[in-house]
Parts: sequence; structure tokens; C-alpha cells
Amino acid sequence: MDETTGAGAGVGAGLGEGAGASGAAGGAEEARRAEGLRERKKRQTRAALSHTTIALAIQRGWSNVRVEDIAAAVNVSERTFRNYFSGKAEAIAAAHFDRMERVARTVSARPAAEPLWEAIGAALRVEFASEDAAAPQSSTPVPGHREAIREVMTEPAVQAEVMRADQQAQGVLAKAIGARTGTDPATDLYPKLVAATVGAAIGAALTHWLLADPPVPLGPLITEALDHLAAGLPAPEKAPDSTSAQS
Amino acid sequence: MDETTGAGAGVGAGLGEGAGASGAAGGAEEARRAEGLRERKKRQTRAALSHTTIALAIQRGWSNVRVEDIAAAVNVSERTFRNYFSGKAEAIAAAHFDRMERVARTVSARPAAEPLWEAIGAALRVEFASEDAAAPQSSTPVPGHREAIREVMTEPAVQAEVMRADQQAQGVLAKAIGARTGTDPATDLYPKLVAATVGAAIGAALTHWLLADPPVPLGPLITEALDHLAAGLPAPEKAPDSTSAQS
DNA sequence: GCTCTTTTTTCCGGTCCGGCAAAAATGCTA
DNA sequence: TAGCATTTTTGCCGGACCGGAAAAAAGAGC
Repeated sequence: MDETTGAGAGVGAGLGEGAGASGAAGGAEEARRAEGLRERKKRQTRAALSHTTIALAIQRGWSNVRVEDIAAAVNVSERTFRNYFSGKAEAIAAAHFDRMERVARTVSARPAAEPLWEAIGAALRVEFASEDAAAPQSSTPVPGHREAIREVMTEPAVQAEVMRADQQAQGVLAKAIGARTGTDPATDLYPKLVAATVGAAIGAALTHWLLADPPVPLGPLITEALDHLAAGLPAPEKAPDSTSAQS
Repeated sequence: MDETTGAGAGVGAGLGEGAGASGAAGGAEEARRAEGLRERKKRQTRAALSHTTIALAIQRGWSNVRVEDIAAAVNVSERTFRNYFSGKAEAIAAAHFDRMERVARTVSARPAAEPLWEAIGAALRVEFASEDAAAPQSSTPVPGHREAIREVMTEPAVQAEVMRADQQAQGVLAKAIGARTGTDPATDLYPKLVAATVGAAIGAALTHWLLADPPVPLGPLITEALDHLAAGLPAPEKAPDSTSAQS
């Protein structure tokens, strides 16, 4: 929980690292106190490890970071790192997992009367609309940020773990969807399908955002994806290329 | 390319191991000849390694299989195994990748005039409709088969690599979709979104199939998922539980 | 302060993982 | 068939990974 070494400031503030449920008023605070010192430290350590892994991977390059380095930067033993994560890749993917889980929790927290897709849309807007994919709010859209993420995401192991994190979080999302629609993820296909589809939409939007050559804002992409989904993903008019504007 | 040791017969014929493009007539055969001995052996080795990995993992348990064992069973050096796959998990996931890629190729091969979603539906029916998730055709639905897959899929590393395989294959599928709809995966969101969504639907169906307590056939699940998608995934009527059948 | 539980640490051996260069296999042409 | 170019396989090796086991340290509750 130290991180005093290198890896300064918000070096690699990306991949979905955001507010950690600093939400409402008293209730949450009570909960955090009741949580006890142990669990608080645990989460701090976890966050520090994940964050530091990302930062180091970005600034030194994936293969030039050993687990030993990360542990040292956070002032814990190498073995402790392994108690939290199975490897560097999982530590990085944890940031993505946290974000997706946050979305799921937000959906759960929406007013019960709100229809499913409104709740989902709202949750996604909260999580993605404002910024790019980075820090909460920074007028400077963090210049090299997108490139940095793109870089670490080239690593196969990272891709794999991020995908898995996505899937894990979908379990949570499926529960939220089940609760809202009166279905049960354990027995019904529907909630799992919706969770997976929402995950796919976010994934496609993120990928597009990450690779778009003239950069484009993320929020609208997510919205667009959701609109396509709602419409049943009809094939677009085949480009009014030249002749035959068929149909 | 030997596999003479243990791991007999179709022990672990699952995870999507199927026909390897034994498709049409002459053209394909020419292609296969022109392919040369090298590439043929290469693919055979790859397939044997993947298959053997799955078989051994199922019969001995994930952690009781070393790369060394797999290599030995296929009569290649351990180093050669690593030339093909980064690890056991990727070797297993390769089966899933092959299946998904096969779907993508089938979509590409459908008549150009056919609308996108018909082509997708047809491709999925070809790949999934007949059997469960196992060997091409066996009247005996391979009893312990589903359990075996469920078992290996509990391994985090396998989950991660399978997810990644899925994503990789989606790249191929996105191209096929782009070709059919006049969009470009490199610049448009649409083909990537559809590919990801189809992947999500298959994934949800497979998960459900894998866990359904009274087992259910896979084909209908896929169809159901596709129908939901086409309809825009509307929330189901909130169970006519007791009172208030709102709206 | 004294237990009880949970987390961190130390220690350690087996496995993984990939770079490198030699050797073997394949493809091609004279 | 011999000979050369290209590709694949192999052996060798050192560093990093990975997780089991038990002692030590740090909260939690009384």
C-alpha cells in the first residue's frame, strides 16, 4: 500500500480505474466503518497492486516487469502479490473487472420501477458517458492514455484475463438483470444472454474506441451500440454505392 | 502426430472438435494438395496436441498434466509444444477457436444474396444444431461428456484462454459480416458489434447448456438466443405472479 | 492483556517459458 | 539425384513463475 518508488502520479490511470463506490451519504460510511480495518486494508492493497501493475507495465513494457518489482513497489512480499492475483495479467484485468462490476451494481441500485433497458442505459451513462475510459474527470483527456492502454492490450495474457474478468462480472450483472425482470440466472437463459450481450456491446465499443484513428469519444459509441441492440441489429442499407439501390 | 500412448479413442471429444473442412469436391482437394506436406503435418500436430491436452486434462485432472506429458503422448519435444501453444490452456482453447472460426468461414461461404442474419442462423445451425457440443454424430450423446467439459472449464486459466479464443475468432467473423453488409471492421462499429453479439449469444447458450440441470439440447438454445437478439432483447412479461399484471 | 482468526511472510521445489543455435525435414531447381 | 534455401523441430539453458506448508505478524473481540 505504499507505491512510493517510481510509478508516480496518475501514470497509467486507465482501463477503468475510477471512484471506488464513494457514493451516497451516511449509510455507505457506516458500512465502510463496520467493514473494519482488515478488509479496508485488503482492498487498498489489492487496488495498489492492480494500479501499480498497470503503471509499471505501461512505463517499462510488459515483459520488463517482474512480479517481484510490483511487490517491491507496493511494499509487500512477492508471495502476497500471489495471494491476490494469479499473475500480472490478472492484476491488470482487475481494473476492468471492477469497472464492470460497478456497472452491475449501478443497475441493481436503479429504482425498481425503472424498466430494464433504461436502467442499463443509465448505468452505462454514469460509468462511461463523461470521460474517455480513464480518470473520473480531467479536462485534459490524458494524451498518451489511449495509446498506453492499446499497448498493454496487445499482450495475449492480458487479453485473456480481461476477457475472463468481463465474464466474471457478467455473472453479477446477470443477477441484477434477473432481479429486475423476475428471471433467475441459474435456470433461465434470458438474464445470462442479456448480460453477455451488454458485455459484448461494451467490448465492441471499447475496441472501436481504442483503435479509431481519428479518436472518437467513448460515450456516444456505447449509446450507439445500445441503440443497435434495441433495434435487433438489422443490417445497414447496403451502401448506395452507385447503381442498384436495391429494395 | 502419434498419440499412441494412453488417452485412447474419443475420450475427450468435446469443446467443439469437429470436421476439419472436409467440405466440397475437387477444389478443396486441390487446395489440400497444393498445401503441401509441411502445412498438413503442421495442422495435424496442432490438432493432436490440442486433442491430447483435452483428453489428458479430463482423465487426469488439470493440475496433474504437465506439458511434458502431452508432448510425450504426441511424440514431439516439449519445446515443440511451446512452438504451437503458450500453455495447456491455450491448447485446450484452440478447439473452441477452431469451432468459432469454422462458423465464421461458413458465414462467408453462404450465398452472397442471402441476408446477414439468415446466413448467421444457417451457419450456426450447421455447426450446432445436430449434436450437443461434441463429436459430429454419435447416437449416444456421449454420457459423461458434458460433465467433463464442465470440469475443465472450472479452471481459471482455461476460462481465460477460451474467452480469448472467442474474441480472436470474432475478428474473422467481423470480416465476414463486413463483407456481407458493406461495412468495414477497421472503421465501422457495426460488424464488430454484431460479431461480438453473436459470440455472446453462443457463449450464453453454451453456458446454459453446460449447467442446465435437466440437460437440454444445445441447438434450440442457440436458436432461442438468436430470436431474442432479433427482437431486441425485450424484458419478458413480469411473471403473472399474483396481483398487478402491470401493463 | 489475552485469545482467536485472518493475513502476511519466509522457504522451497517443481514447472513454466522463451531465446538461441544446431540439426532435421521439406520444397525447389538444376 | 544432388544441392541449396526455407521452415520446423530439437536440445540446452537460465530466469521467472507458481503454489504448498508452516511460522510470524496483524486485526478483532472480549
